[in-house]
Amino acid sequence: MHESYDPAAVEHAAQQYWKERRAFEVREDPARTKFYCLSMLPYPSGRLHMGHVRNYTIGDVLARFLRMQGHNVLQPMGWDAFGLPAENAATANGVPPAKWTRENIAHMRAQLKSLGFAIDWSREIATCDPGYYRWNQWLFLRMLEKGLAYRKTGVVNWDPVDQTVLANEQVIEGRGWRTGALVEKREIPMYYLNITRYADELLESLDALPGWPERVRVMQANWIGRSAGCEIAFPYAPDAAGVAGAGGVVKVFTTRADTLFGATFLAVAAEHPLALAAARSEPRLAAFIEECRRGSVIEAEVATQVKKGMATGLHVLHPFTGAPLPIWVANYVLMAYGEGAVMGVPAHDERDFEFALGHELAVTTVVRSLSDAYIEVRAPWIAAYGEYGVTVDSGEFSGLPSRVAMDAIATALEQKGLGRKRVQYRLRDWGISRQRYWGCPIPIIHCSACGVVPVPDDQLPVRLPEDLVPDGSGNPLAKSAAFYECECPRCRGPARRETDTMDTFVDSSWYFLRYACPDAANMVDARVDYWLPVDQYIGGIEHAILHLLYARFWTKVMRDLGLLSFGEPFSNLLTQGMVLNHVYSYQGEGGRKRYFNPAEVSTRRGADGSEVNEVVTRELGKIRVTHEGLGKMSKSEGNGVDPEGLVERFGADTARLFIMFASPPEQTLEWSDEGVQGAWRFIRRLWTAVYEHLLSGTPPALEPRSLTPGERDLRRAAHQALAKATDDIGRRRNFNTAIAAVMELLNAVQRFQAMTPQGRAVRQEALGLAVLMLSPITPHVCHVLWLALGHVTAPIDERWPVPDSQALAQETHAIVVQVNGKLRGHIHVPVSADDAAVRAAALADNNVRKFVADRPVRRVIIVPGKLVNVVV
RNA sequence: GCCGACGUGGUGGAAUUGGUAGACACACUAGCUUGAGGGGCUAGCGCCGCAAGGCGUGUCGGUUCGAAUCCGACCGUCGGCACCA
Repeated sequence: MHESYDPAAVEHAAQQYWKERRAFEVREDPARTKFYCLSMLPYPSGRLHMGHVRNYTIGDVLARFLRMQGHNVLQPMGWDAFGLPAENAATANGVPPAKWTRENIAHMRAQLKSLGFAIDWSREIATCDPGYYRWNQWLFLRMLEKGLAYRKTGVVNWDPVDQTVLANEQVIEGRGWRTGALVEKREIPMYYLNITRYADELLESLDALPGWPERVRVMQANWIGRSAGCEIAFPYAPDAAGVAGAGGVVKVFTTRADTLFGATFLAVAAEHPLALAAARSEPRLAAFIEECRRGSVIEAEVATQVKKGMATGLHVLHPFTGAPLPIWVANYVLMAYGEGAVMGVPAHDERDFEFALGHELAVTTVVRSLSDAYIEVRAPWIAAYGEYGVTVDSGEFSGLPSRVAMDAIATALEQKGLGRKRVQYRLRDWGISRQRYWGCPIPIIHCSACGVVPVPDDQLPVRLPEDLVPDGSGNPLAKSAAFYECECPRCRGPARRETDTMDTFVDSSWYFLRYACPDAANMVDARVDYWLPVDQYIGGIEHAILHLLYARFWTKVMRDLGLLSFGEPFSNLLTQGMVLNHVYSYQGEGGRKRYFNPAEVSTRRGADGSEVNEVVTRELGKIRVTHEGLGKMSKSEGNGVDPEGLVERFGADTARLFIMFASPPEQTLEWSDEGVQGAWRFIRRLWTAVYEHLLSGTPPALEPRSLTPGERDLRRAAHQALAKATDDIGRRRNFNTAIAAVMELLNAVQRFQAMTPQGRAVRQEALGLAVLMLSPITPHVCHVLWLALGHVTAPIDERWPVPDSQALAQETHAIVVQVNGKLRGHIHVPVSADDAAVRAAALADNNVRKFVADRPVRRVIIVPGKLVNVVV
């Protein structure tokens, strides 16, 4: 063992050891309990970022810890290799996406290996490989057969200049990112997966996932958004019948049927058939609908825009009173939700209220609060009353509690044939068609004679050509005759292949199954039954809804097709927080804002004590930059930290230790160069401690019965640290406090001076435990140190130690004494002392007597082993 | 706008079941050691106060013997919102 710590040499030695033994390649072994430890697969963007390092370090610590606890641990890795960035890079550089993607994979794989993750690389998957995506196509065809996949029109962002569909990300403030043209909505035919058929099960089985964070389950439940309510049909008034045909109705969905008598208007979406019908004879309305058609489809923008509307001049009739209600077209009504129309009840709905105020529509109160502090909603109106109460001015339904009124009105509507109780979900079916090149082709053929024809199974996979280079306008597949020209499988006539590809969320909805059997002849095989479900899934909180919901849905579909025996893919979920860094910018006069990496910024205190941040630049010399606070590490804000440089300077162990120590995994992590230094310093301190310990030679065997009090104290500290680290990693997943416990132990070892044979034996044990406890976190240096301490088995093959209860035992312990809840002293009592003895000792304490003085003691509260509170 | 989370020293964070607020680090200060480049060691370090003591977990209020923790209102920051992954 060298005197000084050389991370490059240490990491090479450890990685070589694991590689030679293929230490992390695993097989199904029914005799051992399996543990499937899965981190979300990365998009191969080119280089690892710190978010990846954090994600995979968390997974690796758990994988190594559980392996040491005797589990058969699978930790695989793969690549979410289809997607938009590859096309953008291709357009910019003229390189085919396939080449760019595969080069990125090669580089990032090497980066992952340099970090020493215990991955079974023999199971690696890339979703852009035909051997993988053919099963996307295969399952899509099965879903088509079951009616779970279907074709209908959907709305997309359309760039009128490039004649291209834009992703939401490509819409910047309502304009196309490349052309700057105002984005329009456009309806095109697309394929949808019928996820709403599973809405109830997706919602209910959230309760069967106790290993998921509460917040994720709540977010998913709200996303699915089950609401029980009532569908109400408003018959056309003669004017509407004249335009749209006699006998028609406008259907709405509401969860507040009890407010039906407060409806003063009807609002329909701009795309609603009645709006379109009315617009045919009304140019101003047509212009308004055209205006609504501009703008993006992004819901956050729709929800925050000014509520605009225009009257159609047409009316519907109230189902009970027969009163005519005006029909408005409103931009806040979504065609995709419910019936694309809502009844406007300004007195009892916030959005309707706002709309009514802006357009001078009537407000009619029909619900009163049951409480005394009842305020009637009336002019000048302040706000809508959205709570439940009791109905008023509602004809035969007046005077009923809201819930009773809902039932009564729904029943009455049903008898009239103008409504029914119904459940509505916020969740919409999953549109998977993308008008893009770098994705999995949808296996469909369009034939002028036979119509839409699925590609037969024996023609799968429909291979994506890998040599095309997109130019930014439209989908190159649609311009490639070699791809789209084909023969109709039914009539053998000339036909056109579908050129849309699948949403990349399809790729990531089942990859975790394929890791179990990467070479299976079918989509999955029996090995899935051994490894799945995933025991621990780890990934960014930003995936809390979409990816996780789609993967759950896909799993249930496969189960119902008889391919799987379980319905939930991930038993335990850990959602890691993001990695943030400081953002510094400089804005010269009239110039563009320029960002500087925090590593370039030097900070000092100005004359007034405020923070002064400066950067030395080539062109401008020393300039003052603005600290904008913390932001996600990103290219655009120039605040990224490259893991590769970090590993070169400090080694993988320092990077891993800092990331795990800086904050608990679910919280955001703030980057700190000083923190990295601290991690580096700690590893060197550990190294030196082991080195100096070994200078005195091999200690004798430990004899626990013949230790001095000081030796017993160190031994207790070591086993307490072990107990804490075991619980923190194994149960709480709080790695930062586990590391703190080992740091405390090392501090105790360094304070411990005894060089007696038993003193050295205790130190040998304490250092050994520290090294084993850290070995999942900093595996390389611990591998070398453990062997240096004289052990023959590598840490990865050691069993995680169990705290010795003898070592933990104490004769006395300290108890806190409070007077009226304020800390006034400590007492030391035997562990065996009963409450009466503890009480007596507390009251006898000098400081306690001083604060009690001559006041009578009203109560004494004793928390065994912890605290005494004297109430006077 | 809607849904979810978070807010504790100069900084990252700890306090696991309502029971000692600030573990462990970073930064800083002083001293020692000099191998003066991101070296090592020791001590101090929430705020006010000479002290006794008082105050203190975003703000205001509540429950409790006892609240960072539970409840209500408010303020601020962050994540998601269906075609970024």
